[in-house]
Amino acid sequence: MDPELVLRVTDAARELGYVPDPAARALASQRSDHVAVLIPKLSNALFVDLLDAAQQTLRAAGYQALIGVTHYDAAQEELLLREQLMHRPAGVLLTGLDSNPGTRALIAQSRVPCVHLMDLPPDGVATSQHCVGFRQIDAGAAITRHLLERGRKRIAFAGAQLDERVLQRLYGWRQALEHAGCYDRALEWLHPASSSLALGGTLFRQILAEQPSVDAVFFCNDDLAQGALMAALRAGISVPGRVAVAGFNDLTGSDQMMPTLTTVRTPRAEIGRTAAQHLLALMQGGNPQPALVDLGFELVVRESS
Amino acid sequence: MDPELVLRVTDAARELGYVPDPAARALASQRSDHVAVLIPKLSNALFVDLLDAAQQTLRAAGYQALIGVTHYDAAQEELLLREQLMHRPAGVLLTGLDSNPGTRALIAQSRVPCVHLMDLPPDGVATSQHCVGFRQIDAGAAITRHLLERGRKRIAFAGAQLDERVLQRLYGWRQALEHAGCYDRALEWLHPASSSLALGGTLFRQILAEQPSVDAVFFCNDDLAQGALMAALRAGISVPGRVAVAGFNDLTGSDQMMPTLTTVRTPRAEIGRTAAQHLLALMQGGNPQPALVDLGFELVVRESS
DNA sequence: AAAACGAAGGATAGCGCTATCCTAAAGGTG
DNA sequence: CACCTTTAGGATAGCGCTATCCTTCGTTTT
Repeated sequence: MDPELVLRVTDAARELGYVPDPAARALASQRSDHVAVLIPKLSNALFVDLLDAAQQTLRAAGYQALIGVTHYDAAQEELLLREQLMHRPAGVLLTGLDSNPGTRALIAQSRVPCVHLMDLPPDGVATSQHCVGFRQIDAGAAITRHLLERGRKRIAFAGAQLDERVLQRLYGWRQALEHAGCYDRALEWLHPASSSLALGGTLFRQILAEQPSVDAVFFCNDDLAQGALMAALRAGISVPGRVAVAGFNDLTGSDQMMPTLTTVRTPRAEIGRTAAQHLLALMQGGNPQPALVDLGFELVVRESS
Repeated sequence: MDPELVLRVTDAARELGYVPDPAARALASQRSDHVAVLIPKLSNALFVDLLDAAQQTLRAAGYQALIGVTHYDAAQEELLLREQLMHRPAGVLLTGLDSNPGTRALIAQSRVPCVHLMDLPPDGVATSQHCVGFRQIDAGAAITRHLLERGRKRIAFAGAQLDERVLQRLYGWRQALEHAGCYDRALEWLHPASSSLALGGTLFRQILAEQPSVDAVFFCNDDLAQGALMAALRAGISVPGRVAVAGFNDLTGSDQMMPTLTTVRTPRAEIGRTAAQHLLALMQGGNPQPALVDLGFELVVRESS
């Protein structure tokens, strides 16, 4: 192309105030500048951080994020994806990789590039999926080992929501306890409701009441753990004197609690950003390697353990 | 139209798996099923609740929300709006009504229906804008009066971010204090940084150190107030004994604090939903009245005052 | 020097709808 | 009963791009 000609056209375009019409472009080229981003909940800061980072990265590259909220419902996820695919998005960002067969089929049929967020498939499982996240099971095991190293023997696991990621953390906890010979089924406290500070407090009181031997509780996320710390304060239960408390995600406020909360810092903003970059590469026809990006996690030891 | 013919066509469409192409529709009709939703931050639960409710309502009506994050920056807001208008959205949802002239001009020129969220223009100011929210100034005054009624005389105002809504709350506080003859410039603590628990703690310590006569602090939002409560616990300052604390918004966790936090519950989900419904009516060519919808607020008195 | 090749730029046929125009039939009126 | 009015349904011209094809011209090869 003649660079001088290019310049003349560009100038004329600016002068006339020309802006390309995305609709016409989408119609003619059969693809749009939209990227579907499906997350389970908007009420969980974790996913909002993911969305925020992804959205920002995509926008910088000229793409528009279309949010879809699945409410942890596979059927809803499939329906949302179907609706979004109608818009012929250039790519899809999907939270988790436990999608049901319908969702998987939709993505395969549509041939739209897709990157999964947060989770990685178990070691040794071959997959062609692109994933950016970390090993929830390892993180669960790591924080449990930390509690064991602090001399705790009766470490309870308190989980809510029970999505695949929470279960992976549960398996990590179980694995670490079994390895130390401390596993006891009675230490598992699972609740199907959504996480909240209030539920954390309730679970905490319940665990200590029914299993007085418990000397540590690993909550599957910081919301629950923060609620437990507040409940402990209110009930005059010493943390970590009487019982240690650990959370997960290192959400806002966990470093402000009394005592400050031991937790696992998860690189969610980085996951959102990296996944978006990965998707951008895929959308440009590349095949970024590795397909599985492990961004790891960081144990944050504070006063509560 | 012949209802039997309609049925035959509908059936055939389903059988063939026909789905209309939004891009073609947008190209031909010069309008899309997109709605631009501009909010200042995704890291503030307030705006996420707004977005969540609006998004859900719009989706139910067949519209897709396009998020834009302005980061409290008027220039960024204008740029985002310009980009979004390129997509010929069917409507726009805008947080606040303090838009700069450029933004206002863009909306006027594009003739796209727009509803403003959260704020209402001051009483007596004529406007053709559609707004769904409540009077921040009244809410600020209401909680200040509550503290006065509790016998507090030296009530400080601690604000961060300092966007228009925070300033309105400040004016409300000022108004109530002046009316009671308790206003003192030294009670105003404004900080331009974003709100966070940590900043709340810092401001709290600073206020008590520099103005020991202060017997109550009204924080411009619950993030700051929660941080203050944690700082008080840590420093062994009795709340409300030594000093009362009040927040704003009634965010998650405020009812779990120690002591529980007195605050103002703002109907943000309802605002998001109502504004979306209002916009839907506008997009269908209607002119819903009243143009200004005041959804009010609720004083939530808890232990901290 | 002729043939073969490659690149650059111009012309144009859709992409899948909506809006509009037109015809034909139905309904109402003096 | 002929007239005008109303309405339903069919035909078609774009909407503003992209992709493709085709021409033309410059470059390399035999």
